[in-house]
Amino acid sequence: MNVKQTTGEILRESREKKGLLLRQVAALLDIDTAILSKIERGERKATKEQILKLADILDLKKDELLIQYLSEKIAYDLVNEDVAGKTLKVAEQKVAYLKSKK
Amino acid sequence: MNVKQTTGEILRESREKKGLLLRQVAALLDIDTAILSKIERGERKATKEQILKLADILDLKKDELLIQYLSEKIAYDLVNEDVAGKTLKVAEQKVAYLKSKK
DNA sequence: TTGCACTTGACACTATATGTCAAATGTGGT
DNA sequence: ACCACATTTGACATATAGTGTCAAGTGCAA
Repeated sequence: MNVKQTTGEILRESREKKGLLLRQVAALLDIDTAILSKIERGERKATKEQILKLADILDLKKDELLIQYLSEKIAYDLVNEDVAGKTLKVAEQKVAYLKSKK
Repeated sequence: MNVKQTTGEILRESREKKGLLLRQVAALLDIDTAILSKIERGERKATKEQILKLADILDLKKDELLIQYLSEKIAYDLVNEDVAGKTLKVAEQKVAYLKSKK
């Protein structure tokens, strides 16, 4: 899994590889070109729905792109906490516990 | 670290153990009693600042309470994703990478 | 039945997220 | 240099989520 690349970078690379324009992809997402530009450069966050649509449009694996997107948000929120590492360990345990309860 | 207890439960237990009233603790936090009641029952989220003040007031270790609080938010957001486990693994790597860049 | 702690729900205010639009900037071709 | 078109930028609008107050309601113990 890609750790050193941002979600925006992945999206831009994939779009250019397919020869698509911002305008074209933005139209499929039903948003203004400006937003997609900002998403690719990391100035704005995409929504989860946009990420899933983008995986379709750009022929990326939905799960992998989603993991990139979700983990980036989490990492960004935690990077300035010095308890970040332990927090993620505990979060794993809590997720496992909550899933088992469902 | 405590995985099966919510932050709210920890806060309520600790407050009651010290014999403090909602009213008293809420006053120290400078919020209405209603909010603290909701925080303890999990109906609302505390802010990070409130968590740190509460650790002081209730003689809890700041780091541990913060980890509880942060991991609970993350776990709650991810529990309905079936990529939750992998997401947290990648998030750990991303945090490590981002911290090394800083 | 009164008093006190706590809970509940309606509401208000603020901050953040998400979007549009138009003008500015960059880029490749002629 | 100029043009056409892709992208970027910033001002602004709207929607949603977060944080709070207040007052009335609930429960319990003296």
